[in-house]
Amino acid sequence: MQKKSSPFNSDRRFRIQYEKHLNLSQLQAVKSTEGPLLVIAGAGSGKTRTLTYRVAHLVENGVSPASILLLTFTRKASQQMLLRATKLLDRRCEKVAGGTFHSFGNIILRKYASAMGFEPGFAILDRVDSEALIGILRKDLGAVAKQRSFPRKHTLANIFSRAVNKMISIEDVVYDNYPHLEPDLEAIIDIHQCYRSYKREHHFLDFDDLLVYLQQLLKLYPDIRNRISSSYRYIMVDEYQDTNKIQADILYNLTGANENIMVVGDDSQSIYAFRGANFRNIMQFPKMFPGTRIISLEENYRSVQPILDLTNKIIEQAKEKYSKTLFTRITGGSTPQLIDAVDENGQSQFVVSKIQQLCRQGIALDKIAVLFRAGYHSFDLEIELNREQIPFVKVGGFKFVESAHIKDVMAHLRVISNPNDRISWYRILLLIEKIGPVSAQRVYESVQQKASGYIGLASVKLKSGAARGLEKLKKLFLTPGLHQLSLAKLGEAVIKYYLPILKAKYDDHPKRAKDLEQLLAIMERYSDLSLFLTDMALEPPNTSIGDTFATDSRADNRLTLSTIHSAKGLEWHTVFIIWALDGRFPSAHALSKEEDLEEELRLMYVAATRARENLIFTYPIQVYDRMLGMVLDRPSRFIDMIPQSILEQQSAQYLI
DNA sequence: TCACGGAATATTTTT
DNA sequence: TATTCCGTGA
Repeated sequence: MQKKSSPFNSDRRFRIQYEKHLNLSQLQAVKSTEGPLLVIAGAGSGKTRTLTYRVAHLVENGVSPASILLLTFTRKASQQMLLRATKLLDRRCEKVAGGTFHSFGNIILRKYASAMGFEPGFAILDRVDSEALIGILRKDLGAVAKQRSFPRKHTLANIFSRAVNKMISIEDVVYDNYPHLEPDLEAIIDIHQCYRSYKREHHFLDFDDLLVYLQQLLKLYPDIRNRISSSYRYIMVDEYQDTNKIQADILYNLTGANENIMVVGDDSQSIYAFRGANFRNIMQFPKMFPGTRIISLEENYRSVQPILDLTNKIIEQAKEKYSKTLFTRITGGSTPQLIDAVDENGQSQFVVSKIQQLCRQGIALDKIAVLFRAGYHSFDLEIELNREQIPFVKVGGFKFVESAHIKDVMAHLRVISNPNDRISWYRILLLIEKIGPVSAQRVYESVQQKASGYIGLASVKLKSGAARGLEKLKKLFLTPGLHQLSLAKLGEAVIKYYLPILKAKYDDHPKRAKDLEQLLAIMERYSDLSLFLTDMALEPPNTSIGDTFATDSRADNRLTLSTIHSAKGLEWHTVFIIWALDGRFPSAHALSKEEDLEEELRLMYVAATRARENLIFTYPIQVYDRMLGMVLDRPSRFIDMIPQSILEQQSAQYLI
């Protein structure tokens, strides 16, 4: 044990040997607990480690855990950090308040709901729900919407969300990003108004509202703001490069007079502009909090030198960045490769055979990942992996809770929880034979008039054909003591009712029925229905449909398939980046706008910096894109002209 | 009023 | 390619 004259380890109070486990910059970041602090953390520089030790240090120093707030990008991230801190120190760390901005907003808003004029029991709309609502309002507006090809609900939802997160008007969003929709601007603004008032009247909050209303609460009620800010004396924010203006504003108002706020991030890894994130946020932090101390973490502990050589080459193409030089002391490693394949399936076959080869060399499957730009890019590969019986998990893309059959079951539960939920009523009614939008509306209105909750369904009358279908739903809702059942029993009842519908609706119903069993397993962990519904909206299982919770015995040794966005913060021994084809990555849609192209570049940087030892890019050599009406045949421009000494180019056909 | 089939349309990433 | 939209026939 070295005994240096650090103010740290000479202090007997500290059990953890910070000096031994952290480098100098990391140690400084952990030590600087008072006042505003900005940590610029390059890829693989031990950012999570630093945050974890900082939490432990604060607690060990006698700070009450409940007065520490750790805001992260996903709830999983904060859970893992607190778990690690707990292992490092003790169980006090479990009491630290942690979560996403959205989940934090949820907690605070439920507490102070009355001040904002809505019920504490408000329901949260996830993306599918808001789109459904927008779809209904879009139809209501009929006359205007019918004329031309009016934007779809999905597009409308994107426009609304973008406006909120960038804190600009609908008008500006349309002018900037959807110029072709200008003729419909008035109707779009109209629908947006309806959407907003509908949500307010029915006590619905969508994801964006959780931020907006939190911001308003802090701004409009100084006494409440003071109460909240004084209860969180130390605030830490991870992934600050991916926060947007609202979030920065919330932080500003949340920080008490002591200004004990620390943010960590890397401007080169900002990849969420589509939801309003602005990588310049991170450099504006010192302006927001004058006197900010800035610490850079530049030593990379993840990748071998040849990989860093390449990733440095990638990021140096960025027009606008705040430069920092990453270095590593990890020696050895092989040169990253760029492999061309004849077509998509050739690409898949190459990846599969390379993975098999790596396995023979003793690399475990869970140390390998295949990354891609968009969820559907892996479809062909998934087929090949199944054929070769290579187990994998897929992260990102379509989610478990967003799949139609899960949403169907959830809608029944939501009606039971909140009989005023028009969106869910519509959803469950339309599942019934002979009931279309008109009958659904009639039933809904009738139930509302009875004002006796979902039980009011009993006295609803319809024409014979539709009435017969409705009988079964009536029977379900009139089960004696339905709302007193445990959540698991309630789920069982709903699923039992739903199974025949599932069988009629989908030809792949056995697979989907398994998902429902998994849903039931999740429900068993909850005792409160509305808490369950909130959690499913806010923190859904991140894995995709299908093999989500596969109870395979090899479950912990599986290959990872992931979108690059979902791979943020993770690392693997070997990383494949497929579809490194110009026109796909960067996406052809990003080519016309400088800032979009820059974001694609950062995305490529994030992908490449996930690798520890092996990094392999692949692309199909000739792909005809019907939308573009052209052939794509060049590798991604981000890695195209890099010399062989840094990126080795080969053809898959000579390697398989 | 509903269901069905053909036509049109579209990016992608997530809380 | 897949979803969503719109018109038509029952």
